Parts: sequence; C-alpha cells; structure tokens
Amino acid sequence: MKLFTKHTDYAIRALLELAGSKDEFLSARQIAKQQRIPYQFLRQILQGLIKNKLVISKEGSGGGFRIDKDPDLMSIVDIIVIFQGNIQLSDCMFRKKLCANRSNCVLRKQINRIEKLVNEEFKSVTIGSLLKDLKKQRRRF
Amino acid sequence: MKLFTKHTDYAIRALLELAGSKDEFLSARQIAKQQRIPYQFLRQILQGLIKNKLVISKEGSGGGFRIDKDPDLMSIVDIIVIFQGNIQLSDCMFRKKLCANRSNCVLRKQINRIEKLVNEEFKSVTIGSLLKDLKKQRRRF
DNA sequence: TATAACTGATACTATAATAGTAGCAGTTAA
DNA sequence: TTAACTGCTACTATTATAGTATCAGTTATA
Repeated sequence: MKLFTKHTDYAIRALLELAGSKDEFLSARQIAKQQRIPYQFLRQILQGLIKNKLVISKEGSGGGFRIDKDPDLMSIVDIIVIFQGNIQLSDCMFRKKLCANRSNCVLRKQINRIEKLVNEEFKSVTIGSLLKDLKKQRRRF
Repeated sequence: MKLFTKHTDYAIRALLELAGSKDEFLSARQIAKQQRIPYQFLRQILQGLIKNKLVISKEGSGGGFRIDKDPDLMSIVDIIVIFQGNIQLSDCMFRKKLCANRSNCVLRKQINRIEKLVNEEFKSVTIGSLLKDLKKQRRRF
C-alpha cells in the first residue's frame, strides 16, 4: 500500500530545492539534476505547481521557477491533493445510496476518524518545516 | 487518493457477516447476497482469508465459511496487509541506495512517523470492535 | 539578429494495479 | 445421483502510474 505517488514525492523535493534558493529562478534542468528526477516528468509536475500557484515561472534563457508562497504555509496535504486528489481512505462517500447495509457504515465511521487524523498530521508537515529539518541535519554533518 | 481497495473493503464486510454468525457456516453465495459483493470476486477474497487463517471452510453441499480467530484480535491492519501489502506511505525503503540526497530523508522521517500512527490506529480497529459498534447501532433503531 | 536555454502545452507509451468474470475439478449432504 | 458447495486458476477490462517526446513560443546574450 502506498500513499505517495512519484508526482507527490518529486513535487516535494522540487519545492524543497526551490525553497532553499528563494529568490533565484532555478531551471527544471537544474532541479532535475540536483534531485535526480526525470526531466520531462519534472516539467509536468512543475506545470501542476504553477496551476496551483505554489510557484511562478520565467520563460526564456535564464528562466526557470521560483517559489511563490510562504513555505511554512505550504503543507504536504496541499501537494498530495494537487496530484492525487483528496485524502479519502475509502470511496464510499461517492456511492452512499449503494451502501445499503449498516456494517459498511460503522466501518466508514472509523475510517473517517483515521482519515481526519492523517489529514491533520500531513497538514502539520510543511515545506518550511522540512527545510528547517534539512538545515539542522546539515549542520550536524 | 485511496487507502482501501475493494478487496479489503469486501473482506471486512464478509468477516463482519461471519463474525455475526459465529458457529454456522455461511456460503459465499449467502455472504455475497447479504453484503452485495460480486460472487466470484468474493470467492477469491475468501480464499485469501483462508490462506491467512482468518476463516476455515467446509466443502460440499451445506458447506461454506466460518470465522477461525477471535474477532477482537482481528484488526483491520491484518486484512489490509493480506490484500494490499504492508502500510508504507512511500516506497523509498526499497531503494535506499538511490536516495542520495538528504531532502528525501527528512521527508521520509516525517512519513515514517505518520505511517506508524496510521498503523496503530488501524490496529485498534478490529472486526470485534466493529461488530460491537454495529450491534449498538441496531439497538438504537 | 541568430541562437541557445528556457517554459507551455499536449500527445504518446509501457507497466502495474484494480476490479472483476468464467469455468473446471473435486467434495458432500440429502 | 445430483445440487450446492469449495479449490484453483486463467482470463479480461479499466484505470492509475510513471514516464517520454515533440512542437511552439520566449528571452538573454554574444
């Protein structure tokens, strides 16, 4: 069972890279090389981040991408939602009418509880907090 | 994003049905009808539950399935693991050597933390506890 | 002003996972 | 003997995942 797709994984790593050099524009090529992300795949992901206004881009030579939101307000949930949709552990909500029997509902109740928990936990992890961890770690080595 | 597949969903519902009539053998046909699960699909799922010793079967006419483990010791995690493998939010563990850079590792640390949390939460939800919820609910209506 | 280094957008492909369906062989109660 | 079962396995359709490839347009700069 996996909760993170490559889209999300790479997006987070790209955002960490961009958050680390806040005011410069980094090209997709540079990020791809640094983070070892397949170049064309990364470009798709960056387009997704642009559409959702987490980064801005500059076209042409010397162009690239720059972060466009406070990294402390950029949570992992936001990124998951962009690439994987809402966190919902079960899809029952979409077919309520088909869920005729109760056994399903007591299960859903529990699932919803855990779902909320996961959401809150992921909300508390932001690009900003990850970057802080990263810097701490670097100081130690 | 989904955490439960149909396999898991149906397996839990089938186990609730079986736990509800502990000492009788219920046929796949009966369970399928009660819980509105596609018959052949359910049979595959029941085979999975047999292999993992959650239920036993009796062949031939009048045969079927019976629960073979204390429902209170049968957690949702057990069932998820059977049909979806271990709960691991990211698959990085399988390619540690490829994860050259640290940004990935700080992310993994957080993911592992949340992973443990999810695991514990799902462990606390058992077929037994769900059945209790179900009976409570029935008394109220 | 040509060109190299970029982004924007979109179409394409390969593989795996998910959600089933179908059918044959063997077992057992009545 | 036969109907109702399970055991086992092969098959299919759809969707998600993880990329690749390419063309059009933009911009710094030599």
